[in-house]
Amino acid sequence: MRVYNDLSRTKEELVPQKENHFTIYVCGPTVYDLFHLGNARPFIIYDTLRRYLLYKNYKVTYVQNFTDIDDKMINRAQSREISVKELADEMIAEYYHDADNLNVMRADHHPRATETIPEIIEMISTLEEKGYTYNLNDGIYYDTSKFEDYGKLSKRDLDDQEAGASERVDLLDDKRNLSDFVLWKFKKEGEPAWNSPWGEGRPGWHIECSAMSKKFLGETLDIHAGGMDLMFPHHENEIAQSEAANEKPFVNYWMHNGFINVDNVKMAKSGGNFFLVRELASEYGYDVLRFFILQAHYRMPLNFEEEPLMAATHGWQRVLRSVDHIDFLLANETAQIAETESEALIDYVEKTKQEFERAMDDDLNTPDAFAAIFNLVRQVNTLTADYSLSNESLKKARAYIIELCAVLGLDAEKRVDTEIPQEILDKVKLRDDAKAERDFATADSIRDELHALGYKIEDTPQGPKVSREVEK
RNA sequence: GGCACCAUAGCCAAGUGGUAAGGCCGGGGUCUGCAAAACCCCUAUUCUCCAGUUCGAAUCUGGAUGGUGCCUCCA
Repeated sequence: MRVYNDLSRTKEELVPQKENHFTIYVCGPTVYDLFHLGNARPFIIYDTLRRYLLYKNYKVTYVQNFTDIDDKMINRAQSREISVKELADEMIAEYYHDADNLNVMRADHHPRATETIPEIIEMISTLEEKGYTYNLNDGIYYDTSKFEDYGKLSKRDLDDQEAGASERVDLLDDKRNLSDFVLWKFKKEGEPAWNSPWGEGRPGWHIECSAMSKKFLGETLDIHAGGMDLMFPHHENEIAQSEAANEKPFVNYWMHNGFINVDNVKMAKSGGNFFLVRELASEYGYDVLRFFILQAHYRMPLNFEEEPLMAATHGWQRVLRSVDHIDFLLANETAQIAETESEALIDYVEKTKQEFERAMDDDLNTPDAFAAIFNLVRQVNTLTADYSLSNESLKKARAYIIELCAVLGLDAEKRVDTEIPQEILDKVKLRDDAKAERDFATADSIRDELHALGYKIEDTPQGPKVSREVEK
């Protein structure tokens, strides 16, 4: 598998340090509010990467943190008149609600910043001993000029930045360099604080990821991922901290996903142009949101719009219907199996698998992976329209559609309701009898009646097929 | 000012040297008592524009135009 590594700005062969075992760290949410669709993109993308590596029989140790202490947390907690801890507990539960429904697997570890304070302090101490820090009135700072490779990820040159930003030198405050950042913030009145060698305070944003990733995954990670906006300064600073402290490469592969835009502008809480996953899910459903996100390549910008979401809704239904159709065929015996076509389908399944893997191997090309699945779906539909296929071939096609969708985190087996109530079946029978007597007026009125109850009847060569109307 | 990124049909979106995947919408048809679903056909001689390299470019090079992101919290 090849993956675009932002460190080299090229696609590279993805090779783990340990045989068959990947360590992945993904920057998680700051838990002060429900997350929006833009936040959801990395959760879904890297969950898909994880699922694909598992599919390829790798072991994966996956860590995604919760940032549960920062200015936004403190401000929100104060305005809601609850503690920061209470806010975090509540929002973490809400995170799981949405993430679980998006079928994002839980990480092996979901560390919280506030539960990693000793490790954070230890790392800052190490940096202090090695001379990378200095003190200001409000906290302990990292001196980025001491770290030779600073800017290697985001390809920024410190001097150019400062020269160009001359109009904004006020941002420098008392810092030695514009890019210096705080490791430990001294306590202000009314803020949560922890004891440390430098007095009461709380960790800066960047240090928590360095400490948490080291705690659970060691000093060198295989993959570290997050949104594009984290590349600078967040990830650059993590590199500076971790490599200065550990004297080892921090990350082998850096992956960053593009944004979800609204009217071509980045969706962001601060921009006010955001759509919460919770709200969108009630309209479109979680599966459709996941499908929508994976239908674009993860590094490309993805515009959030009504029409493409409807396209995603209908596209996903197409897959579900095909599986449903196979189930219907399997449940109804047919004579005269078409052997040639059955074998053709089995061959096509193999071909699909290869195309799917080729797409995924190429930097997680999920749009192409969907194309492979859709081609198989059409093949199933085409062949079954004209021929009776063997159960073996149908089962194989079914199994692969479901397996490949599952790699993408989509459950193609999900049914609103597989059990059709007897009273509904009775009405279907009545309609069928009416049809047999060519009493179409009665038949149609029963069909309307069932429709009103949320059931749909489709006449097929194998008899009437009843199902629940597809819901959102 | 610096550093990145993007530009493909009505919409969304793959494709990074060999003659434009896939999904949605729309039109026509097959099937059906009628539907529904499904299938078939049609829907970009062309990839923002202009030069160049090449037997050959959406794909490489140079330039232009338009748009975005990061440099401050940010997925």
